[in-house]
Amino acid sequence: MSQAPDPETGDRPVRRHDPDRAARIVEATVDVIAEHGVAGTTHRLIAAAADVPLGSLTYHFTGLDDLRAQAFALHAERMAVKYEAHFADAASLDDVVEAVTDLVHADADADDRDWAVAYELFLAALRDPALRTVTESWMRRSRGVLERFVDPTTSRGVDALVEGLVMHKVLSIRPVSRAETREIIARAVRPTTPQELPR
Amino acid sequence: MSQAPDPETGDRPVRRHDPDRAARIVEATVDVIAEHGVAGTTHRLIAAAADVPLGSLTYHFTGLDDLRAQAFALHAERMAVKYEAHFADAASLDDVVEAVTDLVHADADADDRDWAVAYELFLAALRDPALRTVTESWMRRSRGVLERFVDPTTSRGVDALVEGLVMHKVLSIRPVSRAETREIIARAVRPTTPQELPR
Amino acid sequence: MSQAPDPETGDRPVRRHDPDRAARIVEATVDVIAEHGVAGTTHRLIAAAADVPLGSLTYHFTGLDDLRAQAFALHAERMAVKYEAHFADAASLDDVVEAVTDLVHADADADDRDWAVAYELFLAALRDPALRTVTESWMRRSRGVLERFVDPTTSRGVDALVEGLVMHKVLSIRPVSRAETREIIARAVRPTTPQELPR
Amino acid sequence: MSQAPDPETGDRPVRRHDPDRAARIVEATVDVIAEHGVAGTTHRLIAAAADVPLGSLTYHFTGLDDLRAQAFALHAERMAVKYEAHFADAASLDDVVEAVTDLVHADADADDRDWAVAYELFLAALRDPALRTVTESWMRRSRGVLERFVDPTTSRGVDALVEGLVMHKVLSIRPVSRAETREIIARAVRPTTPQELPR
DNA sequence: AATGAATGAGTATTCATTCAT
DNA sequence: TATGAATGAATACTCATTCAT
Repeated sequence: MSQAPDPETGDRPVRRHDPDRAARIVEATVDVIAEHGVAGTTHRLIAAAADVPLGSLTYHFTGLDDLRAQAFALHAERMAVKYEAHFADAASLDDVVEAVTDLVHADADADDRDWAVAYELFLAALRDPALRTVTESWMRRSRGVLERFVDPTTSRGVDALVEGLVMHKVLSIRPVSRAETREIIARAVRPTTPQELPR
Repeated sequence: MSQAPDPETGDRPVRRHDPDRAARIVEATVDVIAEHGVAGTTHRLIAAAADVPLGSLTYHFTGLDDLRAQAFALHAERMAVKYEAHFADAASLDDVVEAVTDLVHADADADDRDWAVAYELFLAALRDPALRTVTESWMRRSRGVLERFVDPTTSRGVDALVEGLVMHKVLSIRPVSRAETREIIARAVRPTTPQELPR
Repeated sequence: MSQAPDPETGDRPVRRHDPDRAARIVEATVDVIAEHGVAGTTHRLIAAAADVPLGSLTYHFTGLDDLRAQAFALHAERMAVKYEAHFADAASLDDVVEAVTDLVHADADADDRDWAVAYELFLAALRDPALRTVTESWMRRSRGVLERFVDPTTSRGVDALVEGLVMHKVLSIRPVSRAETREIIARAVRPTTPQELPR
Repeated sequence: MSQAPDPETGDRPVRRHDPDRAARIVEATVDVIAEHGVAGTTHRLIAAAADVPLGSLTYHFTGLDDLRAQAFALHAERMAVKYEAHFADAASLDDVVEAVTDLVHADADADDRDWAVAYELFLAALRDPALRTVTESWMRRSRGVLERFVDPTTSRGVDALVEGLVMHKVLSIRPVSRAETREIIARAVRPTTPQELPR
C-alpha cells in the first residue's frame, strides 16, 4: 500500500519512503539466526533476507550486536506471547499438564525453529550479560503464567523442565514418546507432598 | 634429555619431537570453546592456547570441524565420567536428590565453565547431526546412572531437569536458592504415583 | 576534483569513488597471467598490479576463478580483434600469406606476451570446460577471417598451423627464419589440389 | 621380486631396500601432472601416487622443480619413442599422411592424457628456459623422423601442424572429422611446388 | 639411510564497518 | 536521507621444505 511501485517507470520500486523498514530488518535477523545460527549471521545475509541494501543496516542500527539484541528481544517477546496464549484456556491442572506437553511436542505454535533461536539466545546470554535482561524477563513471564496454577517453586521447576525436555527431544536420534513426556510433566506439576519421598 | 632447551639462551626450545601434541591441542580446544564459544574458536586462539605453531593444527587435524568434534567428544566423555563418579556412593533416594542438587549447584566437579561447553555442544549438535552421536551417548550414560535408582521415565525427566535448572541458574541475574533446587529435584525423583494428581 | 589528493601530505589519495575499477582489475589480471602464468596468479599480485586493496578483488568478483575467466575472455576478444584488423587490407592470397607470416613473427601487434597468455588459456581450457566457450568463439572468429580467402578446411589448417608455429618459434633456442615460416604457410594456404599428392 | 614382503611378520612390507624408488617417483610425478596439472602438483600428491613416504621425495630429489624437470624429461623421451615407432613401417608419403593423422586422432599410442602433459611441458618451458633443452631435443627428434620422408622445411611445418591440430581437436566442443584432418595434413606433407601459388 | 612430524610463509576468501556520493 | 562501493583486518587452510629421530 504505502510502498506502491513508482507509477512513472513501473519497474523496480526503489522503495523510497519505507517506514518500518527497521522493523522488517529485525524480523529478517530472527530468520537468519534461525537458519544460520548467531555465528553465521552476517550483514549480507540479513540484508538479502530483508531485501534492503547493505548500507541500510548500519544506517538504522549501530552494528551487528545491536541488531542481534533487538532480534532476540523480538523473539523472546513473541515466544512469551505464544506461551501465555497457550495457557489462556487452561482451567485444571490436567489442562496445564496437557498444555505443557503440547509445548514440548511442538503442537503449540512454537516449533523447532523457534526453539533453535531460543537456545541461540540462551547461549549468547551466557557470554553477554546485557542479553540477560531479555532472558530474565522472558523467564519471569513464563513462570508468571504457570503461577496461576501452581506454587512458585513448582513453576520454576516446570519451566526448567520444559527447556530440558525440548533439548532432549530435539537432540534425540529416536523420537521421544508424548506419553512419556506427559508423565514426566505430570509429576512436576503435582503439588508439593514432601513427606512422600521414601528412603 | 637430548632435546633439552638451549641452556645458553633459554628462549624458544624449538620443541621438535612432541608426542601427544595432538591430544594437547584437543584439550586446548576445549579451553578455547569454554572461554570464547564455538563462534569465537579460531585456529589462532587454539594454537596459542596449546603453545604450538599454527600449521600444527591442520597437520594433525583435517580442519576446524574435526578439531571441534574431537574437543566435544573429549568434553562429553569427561562430563560423563564426573557424573558417574558423583553417584558412586549414593545409596538412598535422598542421596540421589542430594547428588543431583550438587550437580546443579556446581558443588560437584562440574562448574559453570564445563556447562558452558556443554551448551555449546548442544547448540552445535542442533545444527550438525554428526555431533548427535556424542550428545546421544552422553545422555544415555547419564540416564544409565540414574536408572540404578529410579525408573527410566523418571531418569529421563531428572536428566532434562538438570539441564534446564543449570541453564536457569546460570542465566539468572539473582541467585537461585539451593533449597528451592533441592525441592524441585526431590519431586522429580519421587516414585510414580499418578493417581495423586488432583483436579 | 572533489576527491583530489590531499595537497598537504600528498601520500595515499585514498581513492574513494573509482569507477571502472572492476575493468582495471581484469586488465591487471591479464598482465599478471602474462608475467607469472596462471599458476603464479594470486590475489595479491593482481591487487598490486591494479593498485587496489586486496578486498576489492573479492568485492567485485566472486573469486579467482571468476577473475581468470574474465581476464581470458578479455584477452581472447582483443586477440580476435587484432587478428581481424590484421587481415582487413588483404586482397590476394599473397597478402594472406604475408599477413599470417607477420602474425607468427610478431610483426603484427600480437607479441610473445600475448601468445603466452593465449597458451595459458588453452591449457586452462583443457582442464576447465567452462573456458571452452572462450576458446571456441575465438577460434571460430579466426577461421571466419581466413574463410574470406580460403575454404573452411584450409582455414582450420592454417589456424592450427599458426598456433603450432608460434609455439615452435617461442620455444626454439635458435631463431626460426621468417622465409621458412613463409614457405610453410604458403603451402598451407594454397588451394586444394588433392590429386597432386605423389606416391 | 627384490621387494618381497618381510618373511618374519608378513604384514606391511616396510619396503626396505627399494631400488628404483627414485624412478617410480618420477613416473608418479608424470601421472600427477597429467591429472592435476603442474599447478596442482604437490609433494603430497606425488608421494601418495608413488606410495612412498613424504620425506622420500626430498631425500631423492632436491625439490619440486627437480622432480618436475625429470618428469618432463621422461615424458618427452617416451613421446619421442612412440613417435619414432609410429613411423617405423611407413614407406610412402601416403603412409606418412596416415601416420600423422593417427597421431592427431589418438589412434596412435599417445592419448589426450599424454598431450595434456606435453602442453604442460610447453607452457612450463615458456617460463623456464632450463626446460627448453627437453622441448628442443624432443622437437628435433620428431623432425628427424619426418625428414626421412620430406624436406626439413616441410618437416617443421608438419610438426607444428600436429601440435596445433591436436590442440584444436582437444579444445573443440564438436568433434573434428578425421577426413578433414587427413586432408589438411596431406597438403602439408605434399612436396614443395612454390610456383603453384595463385594470385 | 630413511622418515614423518613439524613449521612458517603464503594462499583465497569473508566481512563488519566506513564514507563519498 | 540513503546507499553501495570500498577496505583492511581477520579467517581457514595449504604446502615446500627442514630435521630430529
